[in-house]
Amino acid sequence: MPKSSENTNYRILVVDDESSISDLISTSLRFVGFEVRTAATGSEALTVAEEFKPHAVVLDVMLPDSDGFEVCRQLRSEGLNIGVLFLTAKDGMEDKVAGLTIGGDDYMTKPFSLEELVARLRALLRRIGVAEINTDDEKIRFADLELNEATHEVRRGGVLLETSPTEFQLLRYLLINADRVVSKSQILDHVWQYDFRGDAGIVETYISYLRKKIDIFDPPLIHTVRGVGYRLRLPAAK
Amino acid sequence: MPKSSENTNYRILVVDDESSISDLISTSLRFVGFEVRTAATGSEALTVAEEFKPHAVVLDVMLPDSDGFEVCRQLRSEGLNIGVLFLTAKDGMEDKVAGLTIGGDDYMTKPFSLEELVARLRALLRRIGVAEINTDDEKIRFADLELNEATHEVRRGGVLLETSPTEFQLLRYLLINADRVVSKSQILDHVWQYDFRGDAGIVETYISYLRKKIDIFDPPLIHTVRGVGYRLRLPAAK
DNA sequence: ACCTTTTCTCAGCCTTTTCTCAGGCTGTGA
DNA sequence: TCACAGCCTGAGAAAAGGCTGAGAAAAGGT
Repeated sequence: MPKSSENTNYRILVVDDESSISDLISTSLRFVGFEVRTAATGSEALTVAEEFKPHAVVLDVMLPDSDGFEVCRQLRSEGLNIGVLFLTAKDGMEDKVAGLTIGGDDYMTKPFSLEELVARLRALLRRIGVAEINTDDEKIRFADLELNEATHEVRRGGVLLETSPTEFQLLRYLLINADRVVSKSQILDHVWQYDFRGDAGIVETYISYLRKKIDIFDPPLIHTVRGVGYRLRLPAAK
Repeated sequence: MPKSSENTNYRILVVDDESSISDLISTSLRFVGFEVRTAATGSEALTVAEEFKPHAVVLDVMLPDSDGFEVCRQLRSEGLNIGVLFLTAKDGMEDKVAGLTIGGDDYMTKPFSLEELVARLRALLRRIGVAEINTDDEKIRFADLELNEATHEVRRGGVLLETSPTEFQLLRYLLINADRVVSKSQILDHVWQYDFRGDAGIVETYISYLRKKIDIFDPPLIHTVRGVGYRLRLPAAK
């Protein structure tokens, strides 16, 4: 079970008309400790929001009754200090809309990885000043390993290491779950885009890449738990 | 990340009858720390102003009931030391507006970039002497790079560099977010006019222009974070 | 009206990253 | 100890992302 405590008490409203997507998202968010409600339409979203008073909304821009921006506008006009994470299909072009990232809001194009969704949502909550507890400066640490979300830097013992986007996300996932074993399929579900249809073997490849970058130092931190998955740990904790 | 604290306690009244515009503006202003109220008509503006006592007003000249100048006149007649930032459609009325902006007032034509709106508003508050705290000399610095808002000058190591308006704004945005990664879409949302419908690829072009001007010096400051965005940093941080 | 500057699009080129695969290695249970 | 499933890793093809020059279109100045 991931460290739920830190996200507890944050209420997230997920608005999407495809139930498969909204189920996927809400399951993930609940799993990491958020309190979640869902809505399938714009009007339902407004109704639920009024009573649920969410801290943030995950909002599909394409809704059956109205578009996401209209919903956003109405939520805002009620004077709520609410963060919005838009979801947009990437059919053809980035149908980008002005001001999507102003006001601390953010958006992601489908398909996305669940790990990134959670990371963005946390960043959003931090920005709009709701997450007071989580004041640490956007850095995740384990042993002498440090991952900085704001600068996208990874350091081991102070030494800067280059990582590709996927390597970065994989490492973040391992760090968030430090000391716990995570399976290859868990990793695949969280780090890769949810429509990835390839083999879980790719995780092995990326673990190998990461090891070559961060575990050429001593002691090694990424440990294989045969038949189960991977675990970030210090040798002392053995 | 814009520091919110520094604008706190400044009250801004936004007057525009298009709710999409006034939402866009008020969200941006709230995010950078202003306290905001909105009004959709001239008479509403006067009512709200009386009670809200704003330090400055963002005022569309084209209002359903009266024009912006009339509203401005009435606000002034109440003896308030108030700054006005006019918004005008691009229809040739600009000259008329220019003539009417007395004192520390200012005007912008729609559509504008949100980053510029915030910059102009801050300058306005500074000019009319409301913003006493924020007396710092309108210069943003990073390493040996210096951007002067008042004179629109950019210097690297003391050397004056010519920049086009868009280059200037892009550089300002990078400077405000120095050391943090900003994505191409974030840049687009903040630096380009809010109705820009083109591709995010234009950001690459302008980054290229900027590099040719400021990064022919050593060390280079603009760094690409592949798959994520751009970041202003010193090599020392490496 | 003319010329200059600036904005924006586009395509070609190059680099990095992603992903697959196959052969070799290793830990574990019989 | 042997055999096998699970894991590691190098090689390399394919895809994605990013840079820049060229040039059309728009804006601005005189």
